[in-house]
Order: sequence, then C-alpha cells, then structure tokens
Amino acid sequence: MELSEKVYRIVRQIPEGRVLTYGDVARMTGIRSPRVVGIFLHRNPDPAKTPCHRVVNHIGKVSSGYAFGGAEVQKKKLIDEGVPFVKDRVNLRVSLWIR
DNA sequence: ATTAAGGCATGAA
DNA sequence: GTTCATGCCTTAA
Repeated sequence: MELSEKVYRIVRQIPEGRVLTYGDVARMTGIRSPRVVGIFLHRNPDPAKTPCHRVVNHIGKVSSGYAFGGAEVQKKKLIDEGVPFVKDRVNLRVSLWIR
C-alpha cells in the first residue's frame, strides 16, 4: 500500500471540528517527512472522502494551496465545522485532534 | 530495473 | 517573529 493511502486514511478519520498537523499525520503514517504529507494532500486529494481541509501546519494556519478551491474555503469550512479561528489561526490546543 | 526531477512543512538559532 | 537548512515520497521516462 502506498503511504499516500495511509495519509488519506488518517485524514478521513479526523473527526469533525478537529484538525491535525502535517507532522502528526506524518508520524501516524510512518512517514519520516511531514512535507510528503503536504504533497499528498495537495496532489491527490479526494474531496469526497478526504477532508484535507482539516490539516493545517503546526502553527494552526492553513497551508498553501487548497485542493477544493482556496485557503479561504478551507478556513470557512473549518469554522463551519466548529473550529475557532483566531486571526487566521486555529487554537491547536483546543482543536487539535488527539488520537 | 534504474535514474531524474519535482514539491512541501518542520525544526532550530 | 524571522531566517536558514534539511529530507522525503511520488511520478515519469
């Protein structure tokens, strides 16, 4: 199985209103580099099954390039799901999905 | 089967 | 808050 599928699996398991960082996803998938995760999410995103909009960088800000249409959409979706945005940033302490 | 290139987030000072 | 440097995986020929 390609690691990319693993990444998507994890992302799919992210509950609504919660987010993860690329680094966390990388660790869960066993990838040694978080950048690969970002590449996967940007390259082969499955809009219907892969909520890549729930993946943000370790600062809580949405990463560059959004497969669904734009970072604004991603931000809006997150807010819509109940993720509090504070000045274009998410409170990872609160919204970060833990296991 | 191998080589080559591309593209992205993290950590530390 | 900023800047610098790094490694890794996928796809294509």
